[in-house]
Amino acid sequence: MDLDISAVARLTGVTSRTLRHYDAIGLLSPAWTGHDGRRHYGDAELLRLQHILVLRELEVPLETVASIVDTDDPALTAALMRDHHIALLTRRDRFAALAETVERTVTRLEKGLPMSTDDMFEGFDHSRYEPEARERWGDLAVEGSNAAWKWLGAEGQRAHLAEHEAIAGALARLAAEDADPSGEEVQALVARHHAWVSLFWTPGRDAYPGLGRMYVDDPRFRATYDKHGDGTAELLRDGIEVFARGLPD
Amino acid sequence: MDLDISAVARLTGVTSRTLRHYDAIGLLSPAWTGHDGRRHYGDAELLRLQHILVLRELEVPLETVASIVDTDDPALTAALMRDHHIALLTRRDRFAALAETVERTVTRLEKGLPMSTDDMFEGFDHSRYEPEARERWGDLAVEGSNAAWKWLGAEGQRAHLAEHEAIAGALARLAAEDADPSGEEVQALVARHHAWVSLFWTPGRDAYPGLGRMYVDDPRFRATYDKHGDGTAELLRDGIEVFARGLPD
DNA sequence: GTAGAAGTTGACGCCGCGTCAACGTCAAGC
DNA sequence: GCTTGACGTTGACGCGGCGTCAACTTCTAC
Repeated sequence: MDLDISAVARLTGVTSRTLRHYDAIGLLSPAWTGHDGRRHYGDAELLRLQHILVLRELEVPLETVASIVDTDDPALTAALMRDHHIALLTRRDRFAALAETVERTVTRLEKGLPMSTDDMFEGFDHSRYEPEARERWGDLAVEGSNAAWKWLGAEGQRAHLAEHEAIAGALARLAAEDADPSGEEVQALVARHHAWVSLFWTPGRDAYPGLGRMYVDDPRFRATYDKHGDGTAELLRDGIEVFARGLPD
Repeated sequence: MDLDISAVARLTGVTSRTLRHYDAIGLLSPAWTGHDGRRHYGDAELLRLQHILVLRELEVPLETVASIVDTDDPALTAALMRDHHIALLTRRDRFAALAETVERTVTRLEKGLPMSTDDMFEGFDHSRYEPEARERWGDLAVEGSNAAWKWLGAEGQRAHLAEHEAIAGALARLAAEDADPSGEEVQALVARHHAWVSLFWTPGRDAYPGLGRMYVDDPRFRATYDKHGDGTAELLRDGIEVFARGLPD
């Protein structure tokens, strides 16, 4: 695959100026540059561009976008991708809500009926529909987790991954025994899991069960756990369900 | 209803800075200003603000927004509102498409399958999902109609308004006689009305009856017509109903 | 050999506010 | 009445994400 700048522009709908800009700020460099200075893009760049454009649609600042798409850890990348997918659905729902609000307003106006001012602005407030946008995209979620990851160093990273393997392995053994998700052993492992995931991000009472469900629903996550034994992901999910009740937020 | 700037900010989710900015550029002035310089907003301002925010969500430049919400012709306003509602739904669908594209990409990646580059960017190109965005918000729909209005000149504007008065007056007389909406006289007047409204926007088979219904349902519109005589708005609506069957679209 | 299309690198500009500074005004508590 | 703190006011500057020239190079076609 070899596309020049105008081909990429046509394909993706961005302008060539934008692509040059992304190159200038180091966000998306071409795969290679011809001896005449012309930019050429390959598959990897297209994938990266897609990710960039998704984040742009979500109004994430380009600097933050850079830190997100630069994550070299595939596990983190996958987790983020899924998160972004959910964010897109949230935007979809927000526009649906906005449309409804407008329709309500118009029909009420037509009938000369008054309207609660609250109802008139349902769906407008970003902070209500996209909770903790700043925390999600800003320092905490991404730069924070990357920083934490690097801070571990090669040795710490190995240890961190090993801890995860240990947790998953132990859970798989308990799953084989049909253990009780609310039992002491499972809960202890869930606690370790919560600590493990907290390196990147500390999920609260609402978010942690969501993560648990994702472990089951998403095939990629599921595979990560179930390779240790069938039912591991589900046991983790159910254990999290119980464990999360004791969390703040 | 009397809200100060912070109350409006809380209610709508915009910042007080934004409200001051809108005041500064003449986009949204407060209903009145206290002797201490504090801004106070009323119902009309909230309605205008909602319209502004909708357009902002649709990424319409504020200058264009100003020209839209400043249209003093209620018929045009109503038509635009409906159009904006549809635009919101279009955005909703676009985000749905984006989410789907991302999901497809992720799952294909997981399975190691290749992907057509076209599919990878489905939904991204604004120009594809928001057809004639520029024409819609830019020159044609709004500036266009405003331009048409200005193009008339003071003399032409007077004539245009006079024509409307003439139509409404004639309709009122027919309404007093309990005329048949599908009758020749009414239909001739409706034809003139259609031509009249077409200066701003040419409603088709579906839109024109909608406009007709609004003349009856919306008290502002209704008053405009019924001041010539009771039943005028309804006669116009019914006449439009018939007339519209012969329209294209 | 030359014209035209499309690329390149600066450089400046613009919109929609965020943000900071300096100051005025109000209600509550002493 | 005086202070204090919350919240308002008016400038002014800054910035992100490109659009938009300008000046130039390079490739392709005839």
